[in-house]
Order: sequence, then structure tokens, then C-alpha cells
Amino acid sequence: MMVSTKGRYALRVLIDLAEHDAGGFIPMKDVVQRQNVSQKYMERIMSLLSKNGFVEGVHGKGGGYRLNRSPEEYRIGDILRLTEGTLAPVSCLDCGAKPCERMDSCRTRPLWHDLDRMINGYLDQVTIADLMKKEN
Amino acid sequence: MMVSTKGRYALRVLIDLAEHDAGGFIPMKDVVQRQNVSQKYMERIMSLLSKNGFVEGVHGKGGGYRLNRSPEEYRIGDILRLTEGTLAPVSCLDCGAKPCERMDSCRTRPLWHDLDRMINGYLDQVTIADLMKKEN
DNA sequence: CATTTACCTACTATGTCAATAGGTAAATGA
DNA sequence: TCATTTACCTATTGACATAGTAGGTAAATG
Repeated sequence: MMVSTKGRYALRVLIDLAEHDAGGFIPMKDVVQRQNVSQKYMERIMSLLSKNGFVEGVHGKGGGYRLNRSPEEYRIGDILRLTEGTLAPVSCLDCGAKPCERMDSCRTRPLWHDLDRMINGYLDQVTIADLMKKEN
Repeated sequence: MMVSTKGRYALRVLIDLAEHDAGGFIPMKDVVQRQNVSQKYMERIMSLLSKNGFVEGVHGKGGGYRLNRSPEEYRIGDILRLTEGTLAPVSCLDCGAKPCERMDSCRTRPLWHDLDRMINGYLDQVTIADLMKKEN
């Protein structure tokens, strides 16, 4: 029942990019220093975020990453579903996983289903903008 | 973000004991056959449930396990917190874990905190009785 | 053209999960 | 009494995911 560092770092880097946004590109070197996390590991997460249209990256001097949209357009649910793969509390709810043959008679499935809806529903109502320090 | 088989099996065995309750003790052999899970593995889970007052077990012929209370007195949250260790979505919320030094400035902590409250709050309002097949 | 940055693939250490293996202890009923 | 049945106990294991590290290449700039 744990969100991995991958997902937590993804949120942190997006918040960091949002809070330090000055229109230009922000090098990961700076973010990594501020957030005190592994540069190499963060690079892999950025690659995922970049491929999926969350951020834009440019090479070379003056390069770095930049948000593709405004902070209130980043739903936490979307970010975590991407980095975690799924937010489902049990694998039988994970579309793409093999279906459970006990599904029809399963006493606990409604429980997991409702829990899943709650979790995703909550995380889809919070955005990066909500997590930013307001007095900026 | 997954509930382990340990927690899922615990719920299933308690539901099974509730649904087949006839006042006496039910041997794990029967439960394991109905639920189609590993006997040895289930035994370890029963030991945990027994030590923590969820079920009572007696040895020998005519022995087995029995619920200690009525089904509506078993909160799903209590069962899962026992078997999973914690339901916290991130370790910094897990009382007993080492506190995070970034706690005060952490932008994401309120998110995790509220999510944690939602998950626990929901699971504490559902009981084993709610998960039983009603027409018994 | 040297420097800076993103971007890529392969590898590894560690830990947890989901069991299995191989027993011992207690209670029963024949 | 004693074989059987059940719970209960400890140690070990295979598989897998996590959280990185190592060592590069490619692109952009000043």
C-alpha cells in the first residue's frame, strides 16, 4: 500500500519546476540539488514524464525541462498512474492484468472496487497547483 | 499501492468462518479447500489473527478456528492494518517509521495525509458482515 | 569545438512477498 | 492408551520489484 519513490519524486520535480518557472528551461542539476535526490535516477523519471507529454526537455547549454501546461492542469492521479503503473489496491482491478476466475463469487471485490474509485477520485481532484507554496 | 495476499487471505478466511459459522470450530483444512489457497501459508496468517484476538483456535479432533465476535464487529481497517503492518500510502506517515527531515517544508505531505485519512476512514466503516453473502 | 545538458541501456544491491519444508504441541475419540 | 487430527512454530527459498549505479551517446550552445 505504498507509493514508490518514483511517483513521489515525479510529484516533487513537477512542483519544483512549477515553483521555479521563469519561462525558460530548468536544468535537472538545479532541481536535483534542491530536492537532494539521485541525478541519474531522476533522469529516468524525467524521460518518462517527457515521453508522456508532461514536460518538455531541451539539450545543451541553457537547456533543461519545462512544464508543458499550467500547474492546475496537472492532476496528481494522472502523474501517479503513469509512474506507478496503476493505483489499484489489488491486481484484479488493474485493467491489463489477468482477470480473476473467482470474480463473480468474490466477496471482497466490491470493497476493492469502491476503495479504488475513492483513491483515484480523490487524486484526480488535486493538482500540482494545489501543492505549490501559495505565496509565490 | 497493493494490498498483499496476506491481507486479502485474512479477509477471505474471516468471511469464510463467518459464513460457515455453526457455533463450533472449523478446521483450516476445510477453509483452505473452499478458498483454494496454500494451507501452510494460511496457517501463518491464522497464527497472527489468533494472537491478536480476531479468532480462537483449538487443537485436535473437532478443533479448528472460530470468530471471537460477531461479523459486524470486525472492521476491515483493523484486519488490514494488522496483516499489512500499515495502510499508509507513504512511509513518512507510518508512525513508528523514522520521521522525514523535510517534513515541515514538504509540499506533498498534506496530500498523503488526507489520502491516508480517506483510506483508513473508508475501511473502518466496512465490516466483515458487510462482505458476507446476505441470503444466509 | 569544448561544454553542457538531455537521453539511453545495462547492471546490481537490497528487500519483500508468497510461499515451502519440516517439524512440535495439544486435544480427541476409538 | 494411542493413533489421529488439528493448531502452532522456525527456518529457508525462489521470484520479483524497487531504487538506484555505471557508463555511455546525442543534441544544442556560446
